[in-house]
Amino acid sequence: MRDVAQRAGVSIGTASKALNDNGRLKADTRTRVIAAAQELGFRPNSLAQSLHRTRSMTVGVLSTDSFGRFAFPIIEALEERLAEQGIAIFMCNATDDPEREKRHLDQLLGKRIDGLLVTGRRMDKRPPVAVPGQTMPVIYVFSQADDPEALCLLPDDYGGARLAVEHLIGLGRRRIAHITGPESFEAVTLRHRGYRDALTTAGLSASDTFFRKGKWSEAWGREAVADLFDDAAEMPDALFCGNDQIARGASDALRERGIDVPGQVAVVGFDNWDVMTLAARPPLSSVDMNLRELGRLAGERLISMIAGERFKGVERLPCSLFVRQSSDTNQS
Amino acid sequence: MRDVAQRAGVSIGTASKALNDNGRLKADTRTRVIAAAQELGFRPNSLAQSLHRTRSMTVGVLSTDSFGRFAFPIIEALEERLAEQGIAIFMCNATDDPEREKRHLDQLLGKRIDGLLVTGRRMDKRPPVAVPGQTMPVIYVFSQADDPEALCLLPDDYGGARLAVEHLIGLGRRRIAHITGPESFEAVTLRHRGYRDALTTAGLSASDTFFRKGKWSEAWGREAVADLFDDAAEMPDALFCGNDQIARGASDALRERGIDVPGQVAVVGFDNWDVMTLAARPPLSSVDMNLRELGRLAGERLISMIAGERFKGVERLPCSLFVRQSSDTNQS
DNA sequence: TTGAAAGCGCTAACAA
DNA sequence: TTGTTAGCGCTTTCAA
Repeated sequence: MRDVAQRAGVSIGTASKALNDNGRLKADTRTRVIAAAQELGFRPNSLAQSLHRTRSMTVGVLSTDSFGRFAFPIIEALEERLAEQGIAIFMCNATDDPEREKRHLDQLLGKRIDGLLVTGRRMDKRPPVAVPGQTMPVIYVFSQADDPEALCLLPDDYGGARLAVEHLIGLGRRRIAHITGPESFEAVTLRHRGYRDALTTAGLSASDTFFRKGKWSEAWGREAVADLFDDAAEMPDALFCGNDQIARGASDALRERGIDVPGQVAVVGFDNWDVMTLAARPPLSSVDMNLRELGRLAGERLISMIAGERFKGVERLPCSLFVRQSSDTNQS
Repeated sequence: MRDVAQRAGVSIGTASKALNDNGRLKADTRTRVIAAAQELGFRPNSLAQSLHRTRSMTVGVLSTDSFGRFAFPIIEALEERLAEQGIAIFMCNATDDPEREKRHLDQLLGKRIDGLLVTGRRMDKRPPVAVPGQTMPVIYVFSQADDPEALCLLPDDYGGARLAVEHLIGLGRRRIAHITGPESFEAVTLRHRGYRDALTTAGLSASDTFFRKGKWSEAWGREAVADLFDDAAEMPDALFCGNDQIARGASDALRERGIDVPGQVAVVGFDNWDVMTLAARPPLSSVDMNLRELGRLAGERLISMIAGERFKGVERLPCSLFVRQSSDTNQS
């Protein structure tokens, strides 16, 4: 900065004004300073800037499980949104270790982050992050804090499930089964509820004979199909699966039994994970949680909160249904 | 800091010495200051600290494609290693857009990062990142720069392929086919070379009749199996696949033809991606690129380079083979 | 063993 | 319209 001022033949304060576009300056002076900065390859030290301004232009992202498959689209979109405002993100991973989480938090606070985003799939609500002073914005994404004052951003699992099941009903299916993951996940409960409500709304019975909970794996999908179809008095004509791995396993198991998908049984998964949906035969319909949207919204909210706005409570973002051959009787 | 000094009844300089454990201080004074800091919940402003010290204790991670599946383990392990030294990482994603890359780089330089890590699967060597001054350490991981002075950390694709093929040879297989991805990837070339060298070393012919290149997908794996096995004069007794998706597709296709894996045909994949290897029937053997190791090594090197050491050239980390049922005739 | 003071690179209020 | 100056919060000589 000093060098730039000297080069341009102005005071150091003037140079600062010119480069930051504030204060009243003669256009000529301004351009002269900017030229000097250019020639010298001057790059303002944002550490020094942050010492003055109230903001560091950085936020922290704390992942509680490791950076899983679900975290990436969220973080990617978040980073994109924040980068538009010149905000950089610090990434930390605590792997569910409270000790590490605390160390990371200390480090982030030392770096004077302007806000914090906490993420990480969990089965239950997590204890809120202990930020001294209460003033720094904190957002939980794809994660819920046990604190009514906290802002939590989540996909609308319930609505996503209804979307899927209503689609199957629209296809004329009446015996729709639901195969899903471990009930310790809130998502399992919510999706199950969506499934049942969609059925009852349509005047269909939602008994538990067509409901199976287990693991999030292909093997479980295959197993559940065996259970539902082999020697069954009444066979389902559609499957709504809790995730795409289950759906893929189920779809494989059906094919191997000579049951046509979607002709005899339509299948819809959840997550819209291309690795599964596109590799399956036929390609799988699936509910998309719009994780990039979620990440972008988190960025949006964080920016507003840094600017002083307050948000609280649980906000759920709608899911979308992607229809592919596994539930499309016209294309099959 | 001022508050802490006041509270402890010492000068501000003394307080600093006490908290940073340098200078000669009476033990009593030191503990008094530390106590005061504790009570006041004092947290040093690392922005201010960095203004003095030469280091900001931050590094940048620039991803050129988006944060892909391969990037997670690398970045995770990197972050873990750097966190041990109290170094935080800024994550940026440029998605192969030079414009965005430049903006991110400017931002990072403004934040006075101590080092930079560039990552992102690419087919060809990328132009080196333009860092003015040449002094900041830069490492390319899972990515290669077109600059002999750059340090590039990569998995040993060639060695990994040899490992797999030698394993198959050890099983007594003699007609080993290689199904792989698009040849525009350097990894495809290297793995192919490893495959051929392993064969010729064992005195087997490495003709192109058993070589198929295509896509990185399950569908391609199935297709290639159809091509290799249906109406073939001579059928392979083993498949070495360029990635796990191909291997999975191939394995499915074999099963559907009633060909026993591993009895008649052994299958080995590449990536050791559990989503594929464990869901396949039988579970797939696969070559692991040790990406976490790679990330950790990158952290290690970055720390050394920040301390002044210099490294250059391409460094390749060994792969490991994970044997599962698809190539284990004892377990099958 | 401690305190005083200069300064890291920058901004912003106030004077000129 | 520009220059001067007092810090932002901390570290580190140098004196005391």
